Amino acid sequence: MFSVMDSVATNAQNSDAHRELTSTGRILLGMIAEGHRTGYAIKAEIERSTRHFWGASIGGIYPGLKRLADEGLVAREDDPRGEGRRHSYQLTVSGEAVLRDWLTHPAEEPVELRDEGLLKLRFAEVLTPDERTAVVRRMGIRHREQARRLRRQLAAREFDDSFDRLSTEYLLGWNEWAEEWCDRVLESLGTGEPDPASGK
Amino acid sequence: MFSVMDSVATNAQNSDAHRELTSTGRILLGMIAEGHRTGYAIKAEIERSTRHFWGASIGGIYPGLKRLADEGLVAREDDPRGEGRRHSYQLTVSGEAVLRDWLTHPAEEPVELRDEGLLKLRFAEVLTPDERTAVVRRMGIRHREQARRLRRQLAAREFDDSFDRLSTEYLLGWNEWAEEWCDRVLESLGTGEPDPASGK
DNA sequence: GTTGCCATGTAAATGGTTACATGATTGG
DNA sequence: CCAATCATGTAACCATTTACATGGCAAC
Repeated sequence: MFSVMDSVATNAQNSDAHRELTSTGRILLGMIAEGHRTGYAIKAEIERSTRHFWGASIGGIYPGLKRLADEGLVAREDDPRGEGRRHSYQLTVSGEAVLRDWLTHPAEEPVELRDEGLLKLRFAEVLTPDERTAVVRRMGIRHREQARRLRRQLAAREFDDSFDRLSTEYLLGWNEWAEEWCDRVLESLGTGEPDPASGK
Repeated sequence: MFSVMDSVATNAQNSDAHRELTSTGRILLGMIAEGHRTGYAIKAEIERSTRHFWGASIGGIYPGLKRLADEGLVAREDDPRGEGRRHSYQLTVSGEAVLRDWLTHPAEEPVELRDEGLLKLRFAEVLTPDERTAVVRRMGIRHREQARRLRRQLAAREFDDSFDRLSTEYLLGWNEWAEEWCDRVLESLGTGEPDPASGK
């Protein structure tokens, strides 16, 4: 956690600097703040933890790290492992300020679910009744499988901090809710009225 | 007036042709199948309907439409409005096949929530207890406001079809669930154990 | 006669992914 | 010694966004 002094300095700055960050930049800053020190480690952490609500690929991480270093938000240190090169990153004071700035400002970007299954559901009208049912069934199955994976992960206790765990619990809860939602829709599609909402 | 080369791509029925589509291409195909005939109308429909789970911007729609026409998946017809040019699109037989192909194949792309609030929650550990609470509170407020908007839309608007309505109902349900989830988290942050993992 | 909506498009820039390329260390 | 993993980076490509540019039509 940051000190009170940092907080005061940030308020004094009154800054919108976080708007210049790309989403990859934000994740990088957060991950470095948590203590993940190399590009490789950050990539692994993203795969373990944030992939389901925001991903980043390795080809974007190294240039992203370089950019943050050029902007003075992170400090890069050579940290060779034997003969193998390795760089260790940590936040600078201004990097901490920008991260805090982002975290404490209200979100502006609209949420985009990016759920292909939901997009298919949106267009399911063009399909036959059987195919429509299959779209919903598959959507439910995906959520069930995802929920199972997340439950396992939560049981294994592999978490850096309580908010890491909390965001995974959110993911699990959402998948469980969605699975039930799909079940309910399947019932209403199966029984009697195949077209519940339209008055056709 | 319709240049339709169906015979070639009708082969593509049992194929993976839908994988060559971009996500914008998929939405375009779906929208045209529903009867939205101009780029402008499709844009408006995306804003009204799919924006929250998959967006597309006007600068990508016209080139996308052109590309689909070049690939023979849609047929373009001149449909002038007085002196003003206008193009009307409809699916070709192969366009229908590719759309159906996509809709009936299991989803491969992983879901990415793209929820900035959730990303902030993930990194909230670096903040003070008060600021952490504020992150969750703001997240809940956003979901509440979104739910209110969607409720209004469901009450007031005409929907093209029942799956249009259904996907909006999904969105509403998710927002309601998330709002409640945030409320529960706020309670657990407020009372007793603000931070079970670190020795606060 | 001007505002606002309908309508279409292009160009530049951004941001990201995939594939390529390299090489060291660790463990079986 | 071989495979997996750790580790870093670049280059080509791609999709998408933003800004620009144009113009007709309708209504007030």
